Formats: sequence, structure tokens, C-alpha cells
Amino acid sequence: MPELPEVETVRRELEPWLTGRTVLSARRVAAPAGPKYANLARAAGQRVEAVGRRGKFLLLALSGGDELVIHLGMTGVLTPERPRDHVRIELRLDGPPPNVLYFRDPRRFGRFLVVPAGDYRSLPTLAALGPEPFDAAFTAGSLLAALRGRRVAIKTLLLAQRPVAGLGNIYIDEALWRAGIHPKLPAGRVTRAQAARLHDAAISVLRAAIDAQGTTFSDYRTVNGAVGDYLGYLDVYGHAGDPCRRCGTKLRRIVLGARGTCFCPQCQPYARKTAEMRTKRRT
DNA sequence: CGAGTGCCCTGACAGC
DNA sequence: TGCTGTCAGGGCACTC
Repeated sequence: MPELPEVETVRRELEPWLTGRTVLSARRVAAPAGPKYANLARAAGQRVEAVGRRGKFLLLALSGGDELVIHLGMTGVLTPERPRDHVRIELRLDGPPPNVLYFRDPRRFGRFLVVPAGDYRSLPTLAALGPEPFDAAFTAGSLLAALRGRRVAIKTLLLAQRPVAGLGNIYIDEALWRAGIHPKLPAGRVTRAQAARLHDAAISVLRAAIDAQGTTFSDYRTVNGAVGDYLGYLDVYGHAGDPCRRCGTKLRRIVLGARGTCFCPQCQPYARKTAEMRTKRRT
């Protein structure tokens, strides 16, 4: 499931390939008409001026004032190699091969559409996206402010992309474990100290995952077809029943907002931590 | 507006 | 072997 590290990995591979090339055509292949694949015809004739990213969204700036927005959803893959099946979009470019970009997306949770640059009315999550985790605008203070007064579980709020952009199910579990925060803790009850730890944890886990080119469970591949290597570094996600790498307690799995959620009941207590436990965790 | 629910969609897998 | 049921979840429409 592509989150920020996976999307950033893809972005870095697309950038040298696509930048400066002109779109010859963009067409739907085995994809229904609809808002997920809107306005593709408008891309033709426009040059790709930049390959950017906001949260989990890829944003290709086009020379005609439009923007190509791509979200990989759960199973989306961008590749120059024609996939055997489930091709949703075929983007033809000028210049030497490889000059066709295929969007393969078996489960069709992804999007691939053209909008006027910055016009995200059809993409409410992107329109209201929180700060980039590596941006100076994302601070412990901004995080705390985004949580204040909210009764919803901290994990649920993070999934909504508002406090910070780019975290999904996997890296939220990892960041909350690193920060020692129970995923069900009402967001408004996160303390200043916890928010500071969560801020640092989000940045550090995303950095580490980018360095590993992301996490591959099943579908995710880089543009070059490689898998992400972060799977082996995950501390909690997918490790329910295993001993916590920090304290040895058996990791638990619960369902929160229809998402599988793994955490350590010892390191991430629902109630406020004691000073003794804070000290223990420092190691 | 905040919070909660259910839908989309298909491959993988368990169970019989 | 082949069928059926269940699970996985990001974003969003919908309801209260």
C-alpha cells in the first residue's frame, strides 16, 4: 500500500524520465469513465515541466497550465513495461524509448486525472492536505494544534492526512510505536511531549523508509520494477503476536476505523505513562 | 462541522 | 479440483 515513502521513490524515478517530455496522448484502458480518470484528453500536447509530490499524490505540472494528478491507491503501479493485465491508463510521450507510461491498478482504488493546476475541488483530501512531514511548516507545535479538541482516535485522525501529509496505515503504526502512543488515544488527549515525539517519529520512520525505497507487501513496485526493502525493518506492522522489539511484550492487533492496527500494549499504554516507563523507553 | 459507517474492487487464501 | 466466503484498505460519499 503506497504511502509517502513509496510515492516519493516513484517520483524520484519518474522525474528524470518524464521531465521535459511532451504528452502525445493519455487514454483509458479497461477503466471506466468517471472522476478517477477525468480530463485525460487535455494532457495531449502539454509538456511535463515538473514531477512533484504532495503527501501520497503525484503531481505532474504540465506546460498548458494543467496538472496531472496520480494517486496509486492500494495497488497502483507506474511502469514503462506493458503489464499483462489491469492496465488502466496508457500515457504516450515523445522522445526515445521508454516513451510509454502504463498505470496498472488491479483494484482501481487509484486515480489518474488532469485538473487545472491547483484546482483540487474533485480531490477534497488533497485540497485540505496537511503539511509535508519534511517541510518546516510541520512542527511539534503545528501537530499539537491539529490534534487539539479532537475526540477521534489519534490514528484515525492521522489517516485523514490533515495533521500531516503522507502517513498511511503502516507508517502510522510505526510512528505511534516509536512515539509510545496508543493508536486509540483521543487525539485531543495527546500531550505536548507526546506530540513532540510523534513529530520526530513520523519524520524518522519516513526517512528510513525512503532510504529503503519503501515497503513491499505484495503489489507495490518501483518504476524500475524493484521491491521496497523496508518490510524487514518494520517494528510493529504485520508483527501481531511477535514480541515487541523494545520490551518483549506480545504485540497486539486491533481493528480501528476498518484498518488493521498493531501496537505494543506495554510501550503504548492508553493511560498516561509514568515517569518510570518514560525512562525505560529511552534506551 | 465533527464523528461514524459503508462502499469501491480484485487477488490471495482458508475451508470444505 | 473447484467452489464459497473472508480479508486487505485510501479516499470519499453519506448520515446523524
